Amino acid sequence: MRLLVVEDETSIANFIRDGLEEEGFAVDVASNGKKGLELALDNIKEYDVILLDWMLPGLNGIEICREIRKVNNVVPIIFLTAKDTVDDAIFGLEAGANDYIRKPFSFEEMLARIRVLMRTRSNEVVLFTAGAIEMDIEKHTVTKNNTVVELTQKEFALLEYFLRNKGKVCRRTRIIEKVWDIHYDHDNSVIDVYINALRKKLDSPNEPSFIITVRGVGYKIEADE
Amino acid sequence: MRLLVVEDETSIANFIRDGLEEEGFAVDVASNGKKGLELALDNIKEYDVILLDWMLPGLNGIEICREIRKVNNVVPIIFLTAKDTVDDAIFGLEAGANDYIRKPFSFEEMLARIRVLMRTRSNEVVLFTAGAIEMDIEKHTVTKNNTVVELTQKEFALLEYFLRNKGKVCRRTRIIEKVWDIHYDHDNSVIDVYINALRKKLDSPNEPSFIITVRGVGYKIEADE
DNA sequence: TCCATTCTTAAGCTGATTTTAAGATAAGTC
DNA sequence: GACTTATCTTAAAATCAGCTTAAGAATGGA
Repeated sequence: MRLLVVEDETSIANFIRDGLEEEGFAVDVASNGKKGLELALDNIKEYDVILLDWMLPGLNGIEICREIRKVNNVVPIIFLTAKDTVDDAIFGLEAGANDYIRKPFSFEEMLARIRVLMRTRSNEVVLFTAGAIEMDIEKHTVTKNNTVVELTQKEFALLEYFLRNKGKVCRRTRIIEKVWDIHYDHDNSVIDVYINALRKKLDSPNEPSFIITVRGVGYKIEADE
Repeated sequence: MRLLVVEDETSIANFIRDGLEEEGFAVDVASNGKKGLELALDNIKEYDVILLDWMLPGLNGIEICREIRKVNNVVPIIFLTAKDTVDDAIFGLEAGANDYIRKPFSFEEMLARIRVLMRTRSNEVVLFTAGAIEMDIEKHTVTKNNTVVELTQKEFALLEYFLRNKGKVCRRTRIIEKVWDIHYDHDNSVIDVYINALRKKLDSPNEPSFIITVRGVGYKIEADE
């Protein structure tokens, strides 16, 4: 189990690292936002949990969180916030964080929260399918009838969102929140363009699209029988 | 989505219930530990999230949590704790809770946390039924005798409103408010058109309509026996 | 820096949905 | 039964959501 801690105050960072190492975790520490993001992006597959300080010199926590979520939206992210900044915390959760801890926090509390998130993670699916289409999260590839189809980042993210929600309608507002990270915005016409791209790349000619339009609501992929 | 709130302070309980109902959740409230546990155990499959006050007359929150976890360890449980009782909170997490919220909390914060937990769960279906008609909210489909019936957005919204209020009379003014979001308007003849459309699509020939006209008031769907 | 790729914005187009409107029908009242 | 009023039904008009392109902006390598 490997954790990344992004925290500029050395004393806190050390306190966390020592404690977690005693508990048997491998811990990387980044002392500013830039380094933190670099570490996170370079080793995104390695980390089981990321602890992010909210107030950081340079890049702040929320920006880092957003950047990480663009690339990977499963690794659990926990915010460390100064107390009484509840609004910030909500902001953090909306930015894709899974939890937050208010400072000052007890080590025990933090550990408990880390364990809760690891629990939910361990049954992570890494292979999604829909008909002839297959997505491998770890390899970051998509195939159709076992032939690789090249997708851009956004195309991949959108398709991943659909596959994770196979059988359910994906509402436009949710899509724009989850895939584009845009909140409280009513113009979501970008989605159309990407739907179009996915269909062009993945549909079979003379057949209905594998992405079903649910007018006025969003889109969905039919669950297999 | 159905939530159970176990909270003895009526003002807090009402605040939570009203807010969550506005967000479209169904909410059950228990005002003491014993009732709370009964409700939880009797309807364990029904609840999508359980909110548990820590300090309760009779059974306290942690005992309830343990009992619930003996029977079911997926339903997300959130503790409500008085502030500065961090140790208790850890205790709660160890007893099987998934999260805790410190009082006083903002409604937004609570909502955000509830949503985070629902995200990780969301494998159960939300179904509304009336006779042979079935509505699946997540799939956004309506079936009659297991055959899919295509509905437009407004038709769907109207039917959803009826099904959510099965057995109760739905007044025209309420309908226009809830489904069309039109307030203080006295022309609500659009409803007629949509009632007609729903009947055409969902009624069986030579049988009374499943939408009953209550002249001068509105419409209703009969509750199943 | 320049080039190539990807992402976003914008706009016209199309077909479906929603609303309006108006005559027909049914229910309730005197 | 005649009158009034609410609801039903239909069809046409208005609006809107989604599709498709293309072009400009941003990003990331060479």
